[in-house]
Amino acid sequence: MSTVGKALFLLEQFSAAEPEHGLSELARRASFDKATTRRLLVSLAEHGIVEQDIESRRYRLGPGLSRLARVRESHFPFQQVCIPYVRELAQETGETIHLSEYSSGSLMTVHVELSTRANRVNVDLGQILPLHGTASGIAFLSRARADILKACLEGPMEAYTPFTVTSRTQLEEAANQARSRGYSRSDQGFEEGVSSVAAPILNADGFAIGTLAIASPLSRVDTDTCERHGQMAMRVAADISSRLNGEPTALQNERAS
Amino acid sequence: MSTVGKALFLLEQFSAAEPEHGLSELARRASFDKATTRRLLVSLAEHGIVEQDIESRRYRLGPGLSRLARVRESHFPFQQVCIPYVRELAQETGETIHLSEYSSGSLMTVHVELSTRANRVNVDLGQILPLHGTASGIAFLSRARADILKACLEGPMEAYTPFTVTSRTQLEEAANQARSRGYSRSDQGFEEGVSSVAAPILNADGFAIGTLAIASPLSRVDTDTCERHGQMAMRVAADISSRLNGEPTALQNERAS
DNA sequence: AATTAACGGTTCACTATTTGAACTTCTGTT
DNA sequence: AACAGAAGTTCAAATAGTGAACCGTTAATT
Repeated sequence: MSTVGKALFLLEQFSAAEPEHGLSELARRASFDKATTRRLLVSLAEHGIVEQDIESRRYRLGPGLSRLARVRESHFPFQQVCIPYVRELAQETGETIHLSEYSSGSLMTVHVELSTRANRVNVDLGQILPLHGTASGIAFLSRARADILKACLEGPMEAYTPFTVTSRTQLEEAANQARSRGYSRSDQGFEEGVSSVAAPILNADGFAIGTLAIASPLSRVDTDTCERHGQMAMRVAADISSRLNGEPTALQNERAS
Repeated sequence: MSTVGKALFLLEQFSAAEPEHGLSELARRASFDKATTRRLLVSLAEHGIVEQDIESRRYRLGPGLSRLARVRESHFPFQQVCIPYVRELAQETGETIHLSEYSSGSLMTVHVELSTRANRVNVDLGQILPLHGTASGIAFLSRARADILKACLEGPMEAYTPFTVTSRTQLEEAANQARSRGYSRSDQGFEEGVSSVAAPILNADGFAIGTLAIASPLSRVDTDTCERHGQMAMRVAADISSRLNGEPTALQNERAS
């Protein structure tokens, strides 16, 4: 692993659930030497990527990240555009909604609106979703660039549950189905007891760049709900795509692959 | 410079004005070898910190940053809390407002609301503000931890304009004045023709963690406007501090140093 | 009050990663 | 078709990274 990779791996140890870590703890988690860990943290801190609490001496993510994220958003306002739609969909459905963005081989959850119901699906912000094992992944593949699709179909497919799609033909089939009806569905492919539908968010060229997913406890869904949620996800994802690509308004703007 | 430092230096080449760069261009800008630059970019891309446009092959900041920034904000909602107040202040004053957060020795601009007037001050998102040379810096120092203040007073003070405060006594004096009246003022200390007032945003322990500043063209300010703006910045910064520190509502919650 | 354990942080000989000149495509321009 | 500049690759040389052992503090435990 490169030194930079190690530094970034350290960053990934911070999550909404565990936003602060001590030096030794972090070193243990990452299996790096304490001296190494510290040197990396110091470098990161010099650029505001992490910061150290002056009194507890624990480390946390720094303001430089907010700054960089804003630079990105000002150029490519993915979240800015998506979040209001995500909220609206959360309201309408009462279910957990999550928004993902494609990044180096998988989908990264960049926003979550949790259902307010007691029995709900929890999705972690920052969760990495495999392309083959989630409704989001399949929705993405249904409109992915040929090279990404190929790489995924030819790559290994880990089984997260007994229900995970792990064969190339099954996955192709699922992606084709999602492409023709406009949304994907996956029951318990990644987590048992969870049923999800998802629709792809498209770039101006018609390829997927992210997904919008509705995740419900399996106990709450039937064929009807599922179809209804699928339609809703599709409609909202299409609205988002339009907004992102210069408002040619409403419906999917291209049928081109 | 450490390898990690180099990678992060590359990230800093991206700005709202220049959000994408080609490999050679980036290597030239940073004065790194092309091979080095590429290896660093590949490492960054593996973690979604940058991404490469598939067709133009240019690099830009990646979704991993949005994710990490959100993790930070979910733990420490600095921007989330501040931005509405910043907007409101921008409306009320009609001037450019900027929000900064302290990070490793200086202030980092994390949000900007530009004045809508034709003659306005432009502040770049991500701009690094020196503690000794800006209204924000002085406001920060007025409530800074003793060690930070000491380091600043004893460190070198670059003169950005003929008006920059560069002596220890002048700076101490400016910080004391800001402390007693609640806001700082600096005319042309960083950029000629710009007059700013700023107030510190405090942590629960009463120390500054950031600042809120109003920047106006010198031609538009007089003693009255300045005092009025100063009071406004102070009031809003105090409101923000209260919100951040668990709503003991209104006014500065501590007089303790 | 003394003892222990765990923490953050530092050092320096050893070693593995990083570096960069030179190379090969590839792409768009004259 | 020749050229210019871009992206990306290679490998010997050199630099930057590593980690065991260290110190000083703090916070439990006896």
